[in-house]
Amino acid sequence: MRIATWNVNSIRARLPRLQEWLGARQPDVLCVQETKCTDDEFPEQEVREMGYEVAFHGQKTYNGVALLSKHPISNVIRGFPGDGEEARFISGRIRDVQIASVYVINGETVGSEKYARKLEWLKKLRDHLNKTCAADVPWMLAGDFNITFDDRDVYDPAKWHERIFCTTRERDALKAIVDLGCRDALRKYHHRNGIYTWFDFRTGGYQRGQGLRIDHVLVSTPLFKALRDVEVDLAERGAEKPSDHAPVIATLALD
DNA sequence: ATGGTAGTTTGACTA
Repeated sequence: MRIATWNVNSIRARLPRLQEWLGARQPDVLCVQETKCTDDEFPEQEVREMGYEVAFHGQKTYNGVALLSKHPISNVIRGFPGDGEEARFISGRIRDVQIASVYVINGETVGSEKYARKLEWLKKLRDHLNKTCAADVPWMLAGDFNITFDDRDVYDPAKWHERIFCTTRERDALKAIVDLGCRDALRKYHHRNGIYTWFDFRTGGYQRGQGLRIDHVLVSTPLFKALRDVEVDLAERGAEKPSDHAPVIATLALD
């Protein structure tokens, strides 16, 4: 089973790219972030026509998350207590794995009100996972965490030292989630620096090779041994009218 | 140096 995550930066603006990408890559599951539409505006028909079941949790203009799956989705959870009523979390059970699509608050700048909210939100997410992740059900978190794990995920660590996405407090909050009992899937296979999932439009980051790895697939410990491969689809980031994020695809060997 | 682009929405916000 192949599970992907992709911050599409508006599912309506990205629909042509999404259709082409799903057709070409055919993942079993796609966790989507930044759909940027209310549930009644979600292009549900178009997604179903690609052969996918869908569960979404959206709002006007900002945020919005969804699960696309070739297999049935059950036990759907939209949001969690203390999430600030923003549409940033949805999870569902697919082939006996509870899979979440997560869009962590950006945080703007260190010390801002949004930065404080980001850290609070991450605590609430941890609380939610601690309560809902049953020991006997394998689980995964996939999404845009807006946090780098370490300086290998940063194109210029000196420039980004203790800046947003790279602060010790953000990284500790991410580690606290990992400590619930999961692992960073990509690092099972790839240990080098320079693997990025996001490139800033404004600075022409992609063309300059200046990116960050802030999109992650976290796999619960019992499921980690079933992991077979993880890849970042950089070609998609280089396409016409791309999102600013590249998709990440994880392959699992389930029974 | 506080820029630069993109999306939503049509002025200003979020990223």
